[in-house]
Amino acid sequence: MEPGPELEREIQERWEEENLLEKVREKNRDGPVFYFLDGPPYASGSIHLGTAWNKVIKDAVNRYKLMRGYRVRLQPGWDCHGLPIEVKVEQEVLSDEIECKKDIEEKIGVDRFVEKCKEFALKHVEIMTEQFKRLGVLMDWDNPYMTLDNEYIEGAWYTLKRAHERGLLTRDVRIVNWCPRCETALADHEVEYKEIEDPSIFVLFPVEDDSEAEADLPDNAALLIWTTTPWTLPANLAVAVHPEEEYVLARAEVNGEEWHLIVADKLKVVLSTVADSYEIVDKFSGEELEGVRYRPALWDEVPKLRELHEENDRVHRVYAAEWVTMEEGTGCVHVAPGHGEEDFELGREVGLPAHCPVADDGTFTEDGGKYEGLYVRDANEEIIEDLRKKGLLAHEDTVKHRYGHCWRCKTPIIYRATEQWFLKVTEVKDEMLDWIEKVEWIPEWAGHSRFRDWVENARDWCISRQRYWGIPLPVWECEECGHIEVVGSLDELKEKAEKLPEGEPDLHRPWVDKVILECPECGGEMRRVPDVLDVWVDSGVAAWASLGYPKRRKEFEEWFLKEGSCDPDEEAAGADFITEGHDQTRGWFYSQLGCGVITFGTCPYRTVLMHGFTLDEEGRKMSKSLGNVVDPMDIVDKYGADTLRWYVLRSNAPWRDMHFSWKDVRDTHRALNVLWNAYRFTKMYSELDEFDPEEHPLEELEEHLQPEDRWLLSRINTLVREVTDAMERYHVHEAARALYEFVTEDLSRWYIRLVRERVWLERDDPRKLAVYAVLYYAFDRLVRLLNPIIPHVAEHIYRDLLRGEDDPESVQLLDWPEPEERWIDEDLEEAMKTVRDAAEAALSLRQKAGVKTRWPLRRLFVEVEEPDRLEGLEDVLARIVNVKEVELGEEFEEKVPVARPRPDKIGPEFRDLAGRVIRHVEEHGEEVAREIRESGEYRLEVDGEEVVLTEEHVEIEERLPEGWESAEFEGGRVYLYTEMDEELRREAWAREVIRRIQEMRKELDLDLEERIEVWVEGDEEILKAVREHLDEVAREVRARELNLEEPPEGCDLEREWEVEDREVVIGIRRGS
RNA sequence: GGGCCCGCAGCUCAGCCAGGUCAGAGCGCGGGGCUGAUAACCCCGAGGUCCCGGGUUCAAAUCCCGGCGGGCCCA
Repeated sequence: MEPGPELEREIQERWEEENLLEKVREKNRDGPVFYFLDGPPYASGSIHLGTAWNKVIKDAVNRYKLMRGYRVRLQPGWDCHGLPIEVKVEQEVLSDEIECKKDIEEKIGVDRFVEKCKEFALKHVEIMTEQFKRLGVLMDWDNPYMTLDNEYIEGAWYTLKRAHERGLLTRDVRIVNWCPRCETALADHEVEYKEIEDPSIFVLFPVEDDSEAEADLPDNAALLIWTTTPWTLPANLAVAVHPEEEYVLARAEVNGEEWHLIVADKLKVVLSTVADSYEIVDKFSGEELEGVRYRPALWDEVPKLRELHEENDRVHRVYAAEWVTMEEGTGCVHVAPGHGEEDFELGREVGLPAHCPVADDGTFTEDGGKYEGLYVRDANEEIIEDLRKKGLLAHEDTVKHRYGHCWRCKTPIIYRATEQWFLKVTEVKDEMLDWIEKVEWIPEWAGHSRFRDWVENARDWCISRQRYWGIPLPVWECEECGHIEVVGSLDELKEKAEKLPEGEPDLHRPWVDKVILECPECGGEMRRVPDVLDVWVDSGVAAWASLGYPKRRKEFEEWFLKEGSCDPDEEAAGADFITEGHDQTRGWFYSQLGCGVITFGTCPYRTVLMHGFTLDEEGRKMSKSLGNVVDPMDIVDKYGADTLRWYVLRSNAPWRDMHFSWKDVRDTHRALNVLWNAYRFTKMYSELDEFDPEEHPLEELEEHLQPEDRWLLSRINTLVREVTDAMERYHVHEAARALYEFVTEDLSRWYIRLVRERVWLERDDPRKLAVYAVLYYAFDRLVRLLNPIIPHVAEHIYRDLLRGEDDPESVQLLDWPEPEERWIDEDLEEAMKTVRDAAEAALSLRQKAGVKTRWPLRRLFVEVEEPDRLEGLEDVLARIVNVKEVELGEEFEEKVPVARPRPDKIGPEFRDLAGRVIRHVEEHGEEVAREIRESGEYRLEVDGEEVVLTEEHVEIEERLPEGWESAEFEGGRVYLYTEMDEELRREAWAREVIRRIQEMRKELDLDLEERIEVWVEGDEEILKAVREHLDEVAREVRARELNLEEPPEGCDLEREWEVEDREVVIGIRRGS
């Protein structure tokens, strides 16, 4: 067994069988509430890497809170309604039968269509549930909240009713984003901007009459306008100019005709685009142009324009508007009140109709004249051609710009005046902004910068959709008097209904459409407004609808209002914790806040962790077209869910976009194996020795604890502190990283490396028992800390190694550990850090000197500032570096001072003798230095003359004595004596022989404790060494007999070895 | 045009908020070693104008200003 899919499946089956969820609930039944609210994934596909990351973060937090004793709400959620599913059903399920929206009502029937949508959603809930379970996510999968449940729908209805009561629900004609394929309005947050190419044309509107304007214009004057949507020209009703800007009148030849063009002074460069040459003949302010009447360019093609022109004197005039920009275009802006927000507002001010000759499906109506029946974007070409023929097309080009598209079907949207229902977000905006400050955002800028910016710019929220699969708008309207009733629940509906349709109530269409109410005002029949709600209302009400509110009051009190412990006027109520990707800034974070403020006057969440996107290694979006999509299930199948979990949690801070890397996944899996090996090491030896942690508690063995034992005890407790702190701040990545470091660096690469020799001691040696006790203690803490991150492996280790008879079945049922302060020894941790650095430096010296680690060396000196700090750790160094003796000190005193001549001083002073003096000093450097140090001078005789050298003639360096090497490390310097004497060499030979016998044992796959007989024959030196260390060799290789002679016939394995150019033959026979 | 995030080794990132140890880790690459928990591990080496330019300061990857580049969101 090893960490991976197989192990995980087995563990997951146990969780199911033993009903872990129920036990977890039972344990925390009386704990404080922690209302985790699952942002409902959309039930239309399978999970992708981002969804997996999202759920893993949630699961880590929940598992942590559970271990801390909280009563965590573990309800998963599913977003089941809306256009995305309708589109999928249209395109995948019923593609043969549906070509356009009309077919749904006329050919399929709304009931069947809705049924298919429901089936589709439920099927995907099932698929995705299995995938989440496979990730080890601990949630109440059998009792999710689904936006399609009646009770849930009632939650949304309740909100609409509250909005109505507060005057925040309104019906209005406005310009909305309209998807001509889905034939419905879209909210701003359902519009995606993508770059596309569109025509860019300059068009002449000939001036007809200037009598109402101050400006005096010649007969052939024309307004020059610019547009990228030629299809809106059949709806042109006005031209806007900026009142304070200056406009010029330019005589120019366009298409071979002379015109006097009107454009803004700042934008007159366009004249050189539309005309070969021009001459400015007059100037006006925008204000002076106001009132000019013109003929729209499509005068002949669109009779409706002529009709409007004649019956309404306000139509086709120039108006002043502050929003006219001098950034692009001509400064004369084509205004179509039926197709643009600003156009619409201007039209409303000056009395123009919101004329819109475009039908729901994006084709021109009868009012579109010769373009009737053409799809708007297809009409562009024909319109341009018509303009060209008439000589009114001044210039034609194309432009690349960002344009809105339907978030689901990717069709370019159009702006269109329609009657829709709105939530008046603008009226509660200030309240929403206040709440942003009271919520805890992780990272901070997620709320206070990014989200604030979005809310500040929010417009009223268009919530009506002209579709089928969604929460029906709970608005009934009297056919007689127009009275409006908003229904807040099924009970209220039953109460008010004249007659309910047959069958079990299903609040979806078409059942609900058949409910007719009696008008309380006039007694007339009231029918439901046929729209459904924007799906973002669905998820926006999750914090109470998922609790069954308003139907079920108790849950609401308990979770949402915290049984009175939360003052919803002062602090946010509702969910204690939510976490979603940054795309939800304008999505769920927003819709929840809006709905919460409208319904309860509170923000329905308290802490938000905003996470990033999963991108590929190059930082590009994962997309099918790029072929760089990574399926989380592939990772799970290959390396297991724990690998995926640990990887996503440690790879980067959650709020940053993740650049996915298979390499790092493999790396994480390796770390998991290291953990596994550490556990197996512990298990293997402690079981071999029948160690029972209950029999040998740490306390009893305290006096036998070695420095490394105390160090690990300190480290594990420090780790508890660090991980707890990180989890409390929801910085899950810090926890995951700290654990990773501990497992690989501290536990495996240092502690176990150090205690390996000790586990070969005699069975009852307390120093050995101490190792086991420490490892059990550490694992006991470690598995709890690991449980939120890698629950499967943590569980396995717990059950297999740690769990006693009376202990709970699962690590999830244990309490989160508290740091045991008495074990924490920061000085020791610091000291060990220095020791590790020193060891590293010493090992590197060995390598430079070409002395294998296996060969023992005599002495190591560690020079550090406060050697006392390291007292007691000499032995650790001795074992790791393999030296007989370790000394600590502030200074290595065996350094030898060596004098080196300074020719610049000696030369001038001793002249002819200088050469010989210098040579003498070079040759007798040590002696010279010693004398100068001791007596201040050094005397020598050259050519019979006495020469006196003092400090100034030489430079004194410290040189290492023969055989010593040194290296610096962080915090000090190590000195290693690298010469081997005969005794050491014989020991080294013995080690070499041991090592080879061990390799042969391994090859024979012998049992750890199995005894053998050994024969060694060959090089004299080696045999001598073995003879000298006979007992040790025999013990280490578990030899009953060790014979220094030719291996006899019938050995199980015989091999000739070459050890540093010396030959040796080794034979092994298994003992019985 | 506005808001936010990011920009450090071939790759993925840490350090930046609370300036001051040589600018760090892992992976990858080249070389060497260790090994009865090891499909592990250890050591060494190569590899960086910390995006650019100003400023503040005794001292800037870190703080401030201005650019450039990438991403997300909005207009």
